[in-house]
Amino acid sequence: MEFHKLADALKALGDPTRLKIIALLNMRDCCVCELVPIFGISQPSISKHMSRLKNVDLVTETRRGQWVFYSLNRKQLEDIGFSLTRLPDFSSEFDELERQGLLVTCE
Amino acid sequence: MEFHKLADALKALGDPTRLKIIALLNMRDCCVCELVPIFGISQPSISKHMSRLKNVDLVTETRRGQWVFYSLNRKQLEDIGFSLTRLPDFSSEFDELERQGLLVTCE
DNA sequence: TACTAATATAGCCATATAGCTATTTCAATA
DNA sequence: TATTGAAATAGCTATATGGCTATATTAGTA
Repeated sequence: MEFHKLADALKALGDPTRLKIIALLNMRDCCVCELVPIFGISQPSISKHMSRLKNVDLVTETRRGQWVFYSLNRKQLEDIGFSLTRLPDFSSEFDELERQGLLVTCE
Repeated sequence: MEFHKLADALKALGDPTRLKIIALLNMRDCCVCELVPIFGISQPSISKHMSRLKNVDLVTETRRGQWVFYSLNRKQLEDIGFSLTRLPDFSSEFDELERQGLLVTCE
């Protein structure tokens, strides 16, 4: 996954409410009106959280009748975990440091 | 990993500067004064980022002479990735919803 | 068509955060 | 001991964020 996408996705996951939403969606699709009583926060707050999760492709939405059901995008969650085990190669940064004589070498 | 620890760790990773620091430490231990020219931000800013990473056990520090070298805690990074594949079971929340007659069931 | 219910959007407020400069702490050394 | 250099801490500012209420939008139904 592209570096900045990964950072954005991790930031989206790094909020207790959103992380718990992800854990709940891992068990069962949910609509906003179910999440409201679970978290005890307002409906617009839940909507905003869903919007952030949607923006980083962690959830998808499907309208069913008057409800919008959100589903976990397991592929994306896996990709995030995988990306953490395959971090980008920034060795050029150290080459640059060396060229500038800024590499610190102890003894 | 405990749920709130996981959220805190993800939040720490969800910043482009800190995520890149983690990627750099994955290649080689670094001291603060090496990171300063790489990012082009002030020394105290780098120190603060290291402090946040230390607080969630993603890095450890070792003083070598006048420098403090930071190392990636690979175990913790792996634990985070693994935790994303083993999210906590919140089924009791759905049981509670059902008791309150708030579960939404479409057809 | 009018009404109801679910969700999204707009906009406000308090807090958190990521940057900065100035200063302090701490280890190495002249 | 005095000095130097690396890193940490304190405190400031601007921006982002997570909550809220009010309102708009959209789908289903009387």
